Amino acid sequence: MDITTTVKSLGALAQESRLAAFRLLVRRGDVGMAAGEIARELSIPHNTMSSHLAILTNAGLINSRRESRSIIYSIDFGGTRELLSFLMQDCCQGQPEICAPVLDSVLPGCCAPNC
Amino acid sequence: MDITTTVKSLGALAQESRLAAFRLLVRRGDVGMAAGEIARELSIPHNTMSSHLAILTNAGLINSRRESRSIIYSIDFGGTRELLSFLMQDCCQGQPEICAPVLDSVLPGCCAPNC
DNA sequence: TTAATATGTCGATTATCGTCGACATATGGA
DNA sequence: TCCATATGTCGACGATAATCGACATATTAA
Repeated sequence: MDITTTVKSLGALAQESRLAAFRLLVRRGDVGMAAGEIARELSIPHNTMSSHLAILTNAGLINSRRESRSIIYSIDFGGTRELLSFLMQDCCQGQPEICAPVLDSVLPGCCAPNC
Repeated sequence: MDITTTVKSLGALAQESRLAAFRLLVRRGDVGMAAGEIARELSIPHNTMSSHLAILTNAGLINSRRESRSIIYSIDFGGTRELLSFLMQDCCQGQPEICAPVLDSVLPGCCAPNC
């Protein structure tokens, strides 16, 4: 993952409505959620939400598929993983002092294979 | 860490010059780097860099201290850790499928105490 | 085919951001 | 004190972003 992509992804998440939508989708996993449902849940006009979803998609953080009349958005595991890996590796290789505590706080609730 | 703070931190990193400065500082750790040195290294006018550093500071990602004529900026371990923890925990609790591979890619090069 | 539902696109407005010249402040040395 | 160095602040400009009404497209059912 290069700098330009990272900046784009961070920018996509650096907005309240988009961060909220992203977090909603993380919890839904592959099941996803229809565009209108997301808009209603977050109390945002459907067209505003539409442009936010486009930005998240363009940043590689979410995907979409059509299902009958609805378009279902779901998290893009690959893109999300890449962003987190980039940030974590950047910090870990520079200063383990940052990363170690993060790992500590995450590992207990996570199914990391080698722990 | 609440949503507003997270959005602010992500926004601070969602800009090429600021992300570059942040990465530079991560690698310097507590030693840090003078404002002018950062500006020179990244070929950015000192006043432009100054405002970028102010934004990163305001987001809690870096700190500063005066040393004679220079002002030395260094990474804020606490704030940086909080942001990464928030993002990782959000994803891990929602979908371990995202987090586990990230941990895998980070653990080998990192001194996580419990691994 | 007509209507209802679901979503996306366009265009205009307002707000915020990035940049940089000019000036202000702080520090240390001659 | 006077000057050079280091950094920050202010103000203005152009660029980009967020929002939302109005319209366009796609899908399904009657």
